[in-house]
Amino acid sequence: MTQSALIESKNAAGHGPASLDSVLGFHIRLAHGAVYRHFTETFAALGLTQKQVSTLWLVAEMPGIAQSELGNRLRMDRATAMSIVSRMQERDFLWRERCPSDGRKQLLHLTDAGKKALEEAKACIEEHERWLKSRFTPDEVKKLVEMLARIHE
Amino acid sequence: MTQSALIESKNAAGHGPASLDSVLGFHIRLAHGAVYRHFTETFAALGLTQKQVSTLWLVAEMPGIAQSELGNRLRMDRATAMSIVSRMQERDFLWRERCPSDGRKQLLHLTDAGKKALEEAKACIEEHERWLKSRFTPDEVKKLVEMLARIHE
DNA sequence: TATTGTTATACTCTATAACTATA
DNA sequence: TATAGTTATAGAGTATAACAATA
Repeated sequence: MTQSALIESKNAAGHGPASLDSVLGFHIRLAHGAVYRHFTETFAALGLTQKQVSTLWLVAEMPGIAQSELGNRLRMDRATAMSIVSRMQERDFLWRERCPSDGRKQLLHLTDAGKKALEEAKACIEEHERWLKSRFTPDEVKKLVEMLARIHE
Repeated sequence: MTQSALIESKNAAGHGPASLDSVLGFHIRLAHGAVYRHFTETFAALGLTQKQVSTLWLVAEMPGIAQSELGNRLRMDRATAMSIVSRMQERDFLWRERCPSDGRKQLLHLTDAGKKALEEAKACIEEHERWLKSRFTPDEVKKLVEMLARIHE
């Protein structure tokens, strides 16, 4: 794709993006796809997905987090969070504890196997992040993270 | 020393990602999810997905593009491109032309209905892009697009 | 009534594999 | 052999709806 195609311009009708290449959402989708594919390759041996690693990581950072709160923080609805937590439970990576003070909630904890899997995953994440960040300066990484956070927060 | 012990010491020394929040790939995934959800809401009435709109748009920009080239440009493998093109053909938004000079290729063209659907979609894209870009200055948008392109190109 | 978890269901995207036709 | 398309299949993520238990 040429640089000139990236220049903001208007279409024949005088409004709207002239070219697909000027659509910000288009680039976010393509960048996500590239990251997703590299992640999948890096994690093929471990058999974990992005969402699953994020889930293990967040539960490790916040032991006893409720399933609903996990969903909120990872931007998943209840059904999606349920699906992922159940799969991690099936593999004995985490367990659910009935909340004593609020019977509706399920508090999540990593098992020893889950902690071990997460440590292995973090090593893969490091490699994956090196690949991803290699094209940016440290300042650019900081700026990029800050701008992406403005989108999802 | 075990593998996980090595990782723990690296993290303690500050080399690995300390928290999920510092992982660039994590923010790309969340930002993509937020954009995806807003896109889906905006396009609920039209019944078109991101990939489908991208497909119609690219075929409009490059009439007679081969299905394989479409897949390359939108970062889809052959099977995925096939699936999306077939659905757009079912809805009479585009048609396939057997390439006269290379019998293996299928050249893609929009129908009148496809052109009409794309024009409606572009109006929705405009609204969607306004929502997305509203949190950035024009310079930031330019920088963000340029950085995202470095990831997917 | 509102929240949380659960189950069932459906659709899209993505990928792999195997097959056919053409170059 | 290599490329392009096709078909079948499978898994992951996303979402909605309906239901039960609890607050």
